[in-house]
Amino acid sequence: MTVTEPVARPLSPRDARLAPWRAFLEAHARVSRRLDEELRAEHDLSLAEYDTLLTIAWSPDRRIRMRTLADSILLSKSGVTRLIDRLVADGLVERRTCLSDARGAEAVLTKAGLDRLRAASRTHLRGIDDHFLGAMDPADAAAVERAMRRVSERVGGGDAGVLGSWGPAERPTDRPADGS
Amino acid sequence: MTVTEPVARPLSPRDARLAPWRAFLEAHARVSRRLDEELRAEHDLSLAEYDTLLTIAWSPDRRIRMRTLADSILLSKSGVTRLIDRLVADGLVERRTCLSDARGAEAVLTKAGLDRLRAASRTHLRGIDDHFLGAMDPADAAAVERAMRRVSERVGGGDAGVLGSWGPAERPTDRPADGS
DNA sequence: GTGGTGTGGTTGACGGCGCAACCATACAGC
DNA sequence: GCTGTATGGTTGCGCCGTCAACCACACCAC
Repeated sequence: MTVTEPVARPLSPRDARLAPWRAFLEAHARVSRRLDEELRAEHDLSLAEYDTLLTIAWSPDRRIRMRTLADSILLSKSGVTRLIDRLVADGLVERRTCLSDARGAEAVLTKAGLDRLRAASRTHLRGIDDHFLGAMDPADAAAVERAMRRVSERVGGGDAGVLGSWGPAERPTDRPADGS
Repeated sequence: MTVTEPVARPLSPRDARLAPWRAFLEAHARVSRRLDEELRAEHDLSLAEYDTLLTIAWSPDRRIRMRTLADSILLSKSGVTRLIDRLVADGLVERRTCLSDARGAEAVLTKAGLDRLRAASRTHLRGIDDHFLGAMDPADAAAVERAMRRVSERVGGGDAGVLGSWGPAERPTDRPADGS
């Protein structure tokens, strides 16, 4: 009631306003698939694994609680357990018990994990630039970002700010001592 | 220092230009999950199933070749086979042999399928309006649509690029051929 | 302390999807 | 007609993810 009614009539299945939604779905399917393929081909990492390594790398001390990780990458608890299992099997992260909470487990990035992440970043960031950002001018990119943030906030479903607050000077332990 | 400072500055892992990309990923995960839940709860349909029914409904005669369907909804051939299996089991579509091509199969919408689609549409279109379109003003929606279309075009003139269609020569950018 | 409740994480069962192998048919070329 | 190649669709298998059940521990009340 406090909200302005979005539409007076229900959307028709053919309503032109569906266009942004369908374009969004298609673009996501195509671009995420493409980036996943590139990552797998060059670095044997899935998109989810890459995001996981990145999230750990950004965390203080390059370690993170499983639960926090699940919230960050929008995966279920069991999904995280299994994803970390794979990364552990590959030697990219280690599983440590949490010092301050005996129930807890933490995922810690290994040197191999950091190296792999750095290598993959070159591929991945270039891919994002080529396939995603490169397709839009700065104004549209800003609009996309703004719209996407608001979608996340509105849908909520959980804490919408988990990923939403990362910024240039955001803190954590420095980023990997990258050459550049 | 193995630094090879590329001419065009590569994205840094923390580059602010990543913001639109990550916002995009998060928004997709949240909103598609939400819409999927709503559809399942109210109409026992997944988002993919809904899209499939809709695609069939939009096709001439409400029937469509499997291959065409696969291209439309961006699913593999086997994925389509199984998705249609489920819809057939639910009585929402029928599988017919193609008259003009004995190899082919067509999916045809049943009356039950049409009814289910119509019912689900009310839920779904309202959801899109509430969770997606409602989060952005018309100008941003237009920008999103424009950007998303360009992303799809750029990435993939089709699924062709499975592997191998993108090679090192495709981009003359930096990338110190690995190993170096 | 002891008991009750909440939370972190793992495991088992299961489902959706992709890939590759496979069969059937179409469509040359002869 | 026959043969070789391309294409449509299904099936076997494996990966990856969720959900629900479960255990271990935290934390509060007493």
